[in-house]
Amino acid sequence: MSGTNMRSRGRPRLFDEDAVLDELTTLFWRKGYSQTSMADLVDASGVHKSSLYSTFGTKEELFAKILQRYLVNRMGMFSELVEQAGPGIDGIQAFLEMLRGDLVSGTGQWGCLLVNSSSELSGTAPGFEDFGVAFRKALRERLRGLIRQAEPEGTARTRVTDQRTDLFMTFMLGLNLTVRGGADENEIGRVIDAMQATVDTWR
Amino acid sequence: MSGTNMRSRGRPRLFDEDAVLDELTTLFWRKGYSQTSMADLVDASGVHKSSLYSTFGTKEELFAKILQRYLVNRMGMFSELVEQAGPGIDGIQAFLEMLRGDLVSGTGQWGCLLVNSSSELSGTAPGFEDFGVAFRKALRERLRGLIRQAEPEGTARTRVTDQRTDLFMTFMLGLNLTVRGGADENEIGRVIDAMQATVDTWR
DNA sequence: CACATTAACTACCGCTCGGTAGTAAAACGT
DNA sequence: ACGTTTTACTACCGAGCGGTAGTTAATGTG
Repeated sequence: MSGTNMRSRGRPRLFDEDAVLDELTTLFWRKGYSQTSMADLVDASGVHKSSLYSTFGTKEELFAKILQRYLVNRMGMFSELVEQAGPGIDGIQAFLEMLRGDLVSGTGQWGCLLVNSSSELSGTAPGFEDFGVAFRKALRERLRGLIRQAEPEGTARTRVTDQRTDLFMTFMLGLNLTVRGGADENEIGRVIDAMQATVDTWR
Repeated sequence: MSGTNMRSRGRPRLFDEDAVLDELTTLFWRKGYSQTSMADLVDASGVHKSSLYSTFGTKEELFAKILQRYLVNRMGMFSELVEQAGPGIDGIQAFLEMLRGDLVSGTGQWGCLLVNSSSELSGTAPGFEDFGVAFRKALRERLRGLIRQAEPEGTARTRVTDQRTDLFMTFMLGLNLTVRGGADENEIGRVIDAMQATVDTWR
């Protein structure tokens, strides 16, 4: 990789590129792509408009970079969460318990940026659809891993595992929508309880 | 109700108000609120801009009317579907089977207008959030009815029924997102299969 | 046939949008 | 110190946005 060892032949940046991308990510996350104007991005970051353009390109290109970044970060966080949850059915339950905590406040209440964007831009901006597809595929793979390791050892019930994975995946998407739709803590709790009850029948 | 018997004292409309609202609904449905411009609405309906404004008010007011209309229509369709599905667990399975057919083509592939809008406008347009909440509440009630009647007669397992309702509700939201996210027929089919397998354990 | 009323249509408004040219200001290597 | 390179900043652009005033064309009522 270049970049870190690039000799700077000229004036250096006054802002931290990563920090600015983080700021802009939360803006897009909260308000959506089309509801976020360049002026909003300028205000939130403190970086002048032309600098944003010269650094990140057009709004579309910037958003693509942000989605890419988000995708990597999210999958990393997700893997950590799964590892932290531990093995077996209890691991799945622990994973759901962690979700419960995250979704009530902070960035959790905005749902998943990729899922939101995929829904918002579907049928208008064809280029971004691929991010959503890629994300769902990657998420599904990891979910399958989490569920597979909770099956009785030695068994190869591929069909059962796949179906549970699809159900769990769809559940997480629905939960995303519930949260972003403005559900309160009680409603979120109830929904997670319901899934935990279902997972309990998998023992 | 007035309206039908209103004596027209002046020039009558050249367009059918309901038909135009139907046209505009599909536009908002497919492209979302903010990606649909007044010019788009004019083009799609053939009605001049000023006529749209004098008839339906501003874009926000028009959209509110459309959401209201959609809410009523949808709940009606949903009730019909449930009735058509029949009683018992088999009724739930039949209901899911009908979903399978609807989601692949036509308006089904755009998901639910209310759910989409609730997600799109969350955190930017506070007024519209209520539609989403109201819709989820109404949908949940009817879903509960569908599931309640499939429980063994005489039992009053409120907790179980509620949890199954929440799971089913969340499943439908997730399915909505899957469809709108650009999933193909196979993926949709797999997801519905997964839910049907779960429902089968409820017998 | 006037007259009031309502709708259709044209032309236009101010504003915000995403995007850019052109200039001033720093850092570098030599 | 010098020239080069890169960034920061100001000012601005054309286009599209939602929304409206004002005029013309139909209709019903007397």
